[in-house]
Amino acid sequence: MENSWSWEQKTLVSELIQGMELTKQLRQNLGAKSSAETREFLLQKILSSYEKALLILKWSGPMGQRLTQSLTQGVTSSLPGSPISADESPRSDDFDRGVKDQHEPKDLSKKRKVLPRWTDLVRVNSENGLEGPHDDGCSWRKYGQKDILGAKYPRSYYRCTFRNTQSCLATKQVQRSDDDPSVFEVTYRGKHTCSQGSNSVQPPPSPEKQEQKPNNQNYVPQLQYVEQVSVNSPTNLKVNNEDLKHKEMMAPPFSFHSSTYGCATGGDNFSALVLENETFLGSFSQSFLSPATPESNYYMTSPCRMNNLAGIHDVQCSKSELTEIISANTSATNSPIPDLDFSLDHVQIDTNFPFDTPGFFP
DNA sequence: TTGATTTGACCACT
DNA sequence: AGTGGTCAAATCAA
Repeated sequence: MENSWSWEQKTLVSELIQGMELTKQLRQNLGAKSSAETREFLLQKILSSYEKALLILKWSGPMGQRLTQSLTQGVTSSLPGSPISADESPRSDDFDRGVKDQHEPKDLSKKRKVLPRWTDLVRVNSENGLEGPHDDGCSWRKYGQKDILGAKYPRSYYRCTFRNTQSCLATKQVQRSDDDPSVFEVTYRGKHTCSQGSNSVQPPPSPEKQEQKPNNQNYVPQLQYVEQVSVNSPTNLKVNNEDLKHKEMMAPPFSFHSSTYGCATGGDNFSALVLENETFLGSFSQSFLSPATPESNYYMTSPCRMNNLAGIHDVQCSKSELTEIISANTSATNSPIPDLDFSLDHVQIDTNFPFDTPGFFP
């Protein structure tokens, strides 16, 4: 936790405050001649805010509180699916295993690696033969390929070329999407420790090689989050909401300026997700979206947030790594990432409310 | 010749 | 027992 409040706490407070503000608005509307739709809209937003706050409370709990448990119980009933379970890649259980492995190292000679598994998942759209701006800054060597049950396409396994020379244990898996063969799902595992982790530039592979060596731009060394990147979109940070709709439903649609809501390191713009489905955003706070740019529908979130969404607490969230992520993700295009500044300054805080009371937060 | 890829087999995990 | 992840020998390519 940095400063006095963690990201979760700040977000939780903002959600509660927002709920309060919306309630005030609703009260005013009740006295005025507002339409039933307006009231219903406000009511929906209030419920959404409190629902998100409850989710945060759950996610902010002890490590043992698995996201999957949260997702299948109580307040999440209206949010089907999970950013974790909705995807076939290992995540929270991997994380648990990784933590366990860290504390209980087993036979290192065994095939199943004992390195912590911080799973990242990046989807790269390589349509039109574009070489995905998928520079993760490290050279990869393929060490295996496997047909996966229920998947049309085999999964390829890569490890860092410098695995032996620099003991870089980073690995990644690449699998072509069943739904959209032009989309590759890249799951990163482990942390890059090689010196070239963020510097090397690989020559663009042939389109066919793209599957085997998805190239460039998505260096996500250890943070676990689910992200979908379309290389061809105006911004490479565009989210194909079709595939993520279930996941996104679980992702509280917060957007904020990272200086206010960034992860523990703060100060950097971490990543941006661009949603195409406006209806999805409709239920979100207007505080998070600029009404002046309805077609944009940008919202930003922090990988740390995604960490939590993926059932992982911000265990490893160094500033340098996050900076790398952002620089990698934003270097392909000069697409401006709207600065959706959302801060507590925008809302009134009842100074009497003991947010900082010990025990208020779990 | 050297490094990368392929692929069958082994092993861990559930 | 089924599945996924990794190993390592064989093969390929520069």
